[in-house]
Amino acid sequence: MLNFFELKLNNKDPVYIQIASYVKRKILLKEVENGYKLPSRREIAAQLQINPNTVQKAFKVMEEEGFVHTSGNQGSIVYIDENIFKRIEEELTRELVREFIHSAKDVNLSFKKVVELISEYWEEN
Amino acid sequence: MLNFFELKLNNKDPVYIQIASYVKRKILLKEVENGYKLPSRREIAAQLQINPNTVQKAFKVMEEEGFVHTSGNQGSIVYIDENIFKRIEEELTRELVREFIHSAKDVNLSFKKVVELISEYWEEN
DNA sequence: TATTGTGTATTATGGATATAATACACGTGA
DNA sequence: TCACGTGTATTATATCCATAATACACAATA
Repeated sequence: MLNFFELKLNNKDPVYIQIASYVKRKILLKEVENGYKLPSRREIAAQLQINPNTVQKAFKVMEEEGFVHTSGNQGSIVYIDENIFKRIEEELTRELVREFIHSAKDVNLSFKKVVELISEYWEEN
Repeated sequence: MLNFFELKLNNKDPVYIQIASYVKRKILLKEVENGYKLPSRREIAAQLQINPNTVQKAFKVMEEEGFVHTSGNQGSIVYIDENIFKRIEEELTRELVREFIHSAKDVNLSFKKVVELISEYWEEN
């Protein structure tokens, strides 16, 4: 299930990117499956209290990335096959970890120190 | 020592932020210490092949964050005291780890899985 | 049939970022 | 002295992001 009320927007990344990422997370968590019918652009905009044009931009990138299909004015449908799922998984887990490792090494954190820090902060919030 | 040639700019974050972050990393690594004289705005701009105005913007935030002091046209000096060092350390390590944990939890990664992934990718590059 | 909601498109405005081209006052050094 | 590099400031342009206000064709539905 998608519930855009639970999506807390940050002021760092473009909003349309955050929307696409949210849907990807839900796909990875299998809370959204193949054939899922997405709310309309205007509905999502109302829930997030943003402009419909921004939502439309999110749909544009999701269509370009292949996991959302739209035809006519019949709304948009989530499409997932094995390749797309793996690509999303790659982006949301392996890529995330790799970028973190890169940043950690930038400030000379050792593997040991990193695991210590993660252990220390994992439970808080 | 600062060597802006080694700073590879990404196209995600604002350039002036990346410059300030680079100097902070060098401070944290103790490669730059209190009293270090920074290259001129124009010199850094030439090395990074960017506009001097962008470098000036980086100096503005570094001065506002308190670890760079400038007087007249005598160039800029790095200033570090205990508080500033701790603030930089907080930002570049703890904050980094906390944000990573937040993202990992967003996609339901367990502590165990995270440590596994980091172990798997730590050595590569 | 007529209204409503849909996806889509266009135009305009504003802020943030980055570049470009200057300009000016000030110290230093040849 | 005087040219040079310095920090600083200003104006203009361009792109990206987000908003605002419309407009239009189409499908479903009351």
